[in-house]
Amino acid sequence: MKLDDLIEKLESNNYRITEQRKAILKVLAENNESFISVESLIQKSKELYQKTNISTVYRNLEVLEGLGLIYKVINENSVTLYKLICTDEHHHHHIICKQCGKTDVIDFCPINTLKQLSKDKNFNLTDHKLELYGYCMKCQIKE
Amino acid sequence: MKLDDLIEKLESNNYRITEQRKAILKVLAENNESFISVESLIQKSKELYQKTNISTVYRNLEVLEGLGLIYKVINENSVTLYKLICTDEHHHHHIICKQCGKTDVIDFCPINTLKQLSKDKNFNLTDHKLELYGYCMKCQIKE
DNA sequence: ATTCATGCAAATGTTTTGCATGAGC
DNA sequence: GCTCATGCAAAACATTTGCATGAAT
Repeated sequence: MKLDDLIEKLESNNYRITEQRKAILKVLAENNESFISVESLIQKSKELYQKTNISTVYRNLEVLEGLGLIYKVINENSVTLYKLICTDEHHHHHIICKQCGKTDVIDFCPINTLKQLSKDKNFNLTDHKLELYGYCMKCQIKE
Repeated sequence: MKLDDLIEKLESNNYRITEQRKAILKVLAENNESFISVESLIQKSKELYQKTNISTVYRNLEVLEGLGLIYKVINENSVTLYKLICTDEHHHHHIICKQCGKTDVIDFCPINTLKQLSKDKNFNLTDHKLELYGYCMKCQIKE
């Protein structure tokens, strides 16, 4: 999703477009080939617009989550990572590089099997998480 | 995994068997049909042995993780959940009730597909996470 | 007796919140 | 001008750590 589309989306939901908000969105949009940690998001947003405050970043992430515009994952070290959702996306999963965070789309989901298995266990399936972790080509070479 | 086996496992790794440790292990062993939050684990361990301290629980969870005896998941609300691994278990995934935490084993994994897909993306796959969330039969009825 | 495990309290890190101020519409 | 978004500082949590004491072997 491009920056302009994001801004439009927020405007159409009656959110005001502030410099801080633009900085945060720009960082997210420009880093969308990877999940980004809250920490880097804060740092990079500050680089773009110095006044940007931590609370503001958190509050904006909340807004984006509320609008369903962002993915959130928590990795094995309890670090929270975010990534914008592209509007034209269909359901899919991700492979995430453990070294650099680079992300790729895994265009596969065994959802029908999962539904059937849940049903067999008398569970009503509402959500599922399929995340792959490994090393991207660059990080394989580096090591 | 039964309590006695756990204790034996710890002993054979030169860990001392304290009352606190026994309480923590007992809670984990007795709640092994579900993932349990750190919060309940602390509370229930205290019920069994009043002196059990929060730090002790965390330190013991660390030990269990180190020995590969426990699963750790972090749910969508950033709550950390644990569950003992049964010794005779083969690789599998879980379905977790969002209401009560009840867990069942999903004896299915599309690992070969995932490996191939990762390879296609030039990623070296090292870990994967497949978690299902929903409502167990009891919680479906309650609501 | 030795050494490891624990309790306590303080520190750390992350996220949230209340309130006054300032910016967007 | 009105209202929402922000900054700041404090609070709220979850987790970790240093150190002295006590328990397990």
